[in-house]
Amino acid sequence: MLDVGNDSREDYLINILRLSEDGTAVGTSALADYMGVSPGSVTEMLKVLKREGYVNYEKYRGVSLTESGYRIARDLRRKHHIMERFLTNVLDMDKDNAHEQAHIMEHAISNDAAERICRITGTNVDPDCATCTDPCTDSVSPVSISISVVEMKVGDSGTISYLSTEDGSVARKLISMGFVPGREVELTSVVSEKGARIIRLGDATLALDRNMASAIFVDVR
Amino acid sequence: MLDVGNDSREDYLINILRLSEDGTAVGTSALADYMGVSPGSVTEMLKVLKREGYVNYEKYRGVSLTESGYRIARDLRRKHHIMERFLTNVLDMDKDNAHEQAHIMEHAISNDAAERICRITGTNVDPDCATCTDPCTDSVSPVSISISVVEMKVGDSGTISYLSTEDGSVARKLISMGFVPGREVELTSVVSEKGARIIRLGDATLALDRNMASAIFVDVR
DNA sequence: CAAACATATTCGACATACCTAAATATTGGT
DNA sequence: ACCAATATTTAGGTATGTCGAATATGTTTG
Repeated sequence: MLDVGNDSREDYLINILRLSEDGTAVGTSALADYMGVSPGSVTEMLKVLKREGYVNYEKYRGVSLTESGYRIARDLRRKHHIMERFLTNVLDMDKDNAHEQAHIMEHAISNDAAERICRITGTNVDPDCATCTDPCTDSVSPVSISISVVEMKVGDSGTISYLSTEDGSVARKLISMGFVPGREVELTSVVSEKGARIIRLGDATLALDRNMASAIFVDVR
Repeated sequence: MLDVGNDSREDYLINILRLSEDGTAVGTSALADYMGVSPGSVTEMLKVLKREGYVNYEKYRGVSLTESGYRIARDLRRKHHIMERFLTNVLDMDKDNAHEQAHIMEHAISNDAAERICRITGTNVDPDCATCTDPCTDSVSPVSISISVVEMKVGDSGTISYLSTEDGSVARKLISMGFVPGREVELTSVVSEKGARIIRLGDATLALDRNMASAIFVDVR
């Protein structure tokens, strides 16, 4: 990570990411326009960023992020989303304030702290934020009144709102079985408190062990 | 408030506050030592801070905070405490990381956002700021008429004003279930005095054991 | 009261991180 | 092979914050 106090460098990286979402190299003027600075400033900064290994840059050839630059930009974008989500959903700030705050805080908060916040706001299973574009709405599941399947009572039904687990393989397995946000589920029976949950998913009925079941969060009706 | 990017100025103010807790003016060298900079740098900065109205400063006579400087320093200190508490109690970070993060974030977060975080961290978790590196007397939230869910009568409803618990995991669980300040709750029934509370949270109805329920404070209508 | 000592200030210089505007260079298309 | 678009270089500016050394002031004490 860049040191504190390098907000401007970080802004360059995140904006290069935004403009190169389609994989093409970004032109100096496009970036200058986008950021509201002169092309000369951009060239200067690109030389610095190249020297520090964050971008691939050949003069007159445009710029793209290196692996390490991409990592930083992606983390920033993700932190922005997480903070925005947290500020609006948990702290109940209005959208404009939240966006502004998130923009400042994305540069200040550590990845670790952001991930912890993400976890308490209700995470999804998209660590790379691959689906995110800029309207900042899609990296984190909304905090809602979701409860885990293990907290549901027999007979309860609702809509899956997100999957939350430390273990990616659990999430993948669940997804492959059809447990994805938006699907209807009903808890039809519980073998025992520590045992399996019998769950109706659409037309199918499936048994999940407690661990798997605990990763599914549902908006109960 | 100072603009973003004035971390150093803000650090001066907070350190002047620390060194003048007893009301006496602070000497240039003392401040320089404390901050690890040269006396010359301090003098320079004091002139700036004076020009901007944040300190009373007469050359060779030491420095003290003006009303507006005090306000900023006090807010920063409070934000530091709130963040530190939030990072350790709610996010479960270790003390050292939390302190470091808090130091960075105190400059980035708005007063408003900090107050909102304070509300979800709880007011009486740590009244004398045991986790804080410097003592503070003003870190406790304003008193409100909030009562704990266990003190509510069946049928009462209101708005969650804050969560208060010694146990960070309880707060985390509550937050992830959607119990965050601002949400509407209604106590629909009580299993027994020592037993669970059945609570309506928005559209959902959830059972919480007495311990969890006792951590939720509500402004009852 | 006047040295001597502690403390504080000024000064010149430097580093970094930005930025601009205008002169110059390169590229790629027709 | 030229031209227009695009990019780079150059020269310079502002702001923040730092240091070290020379200088000035305040304070103590003989």
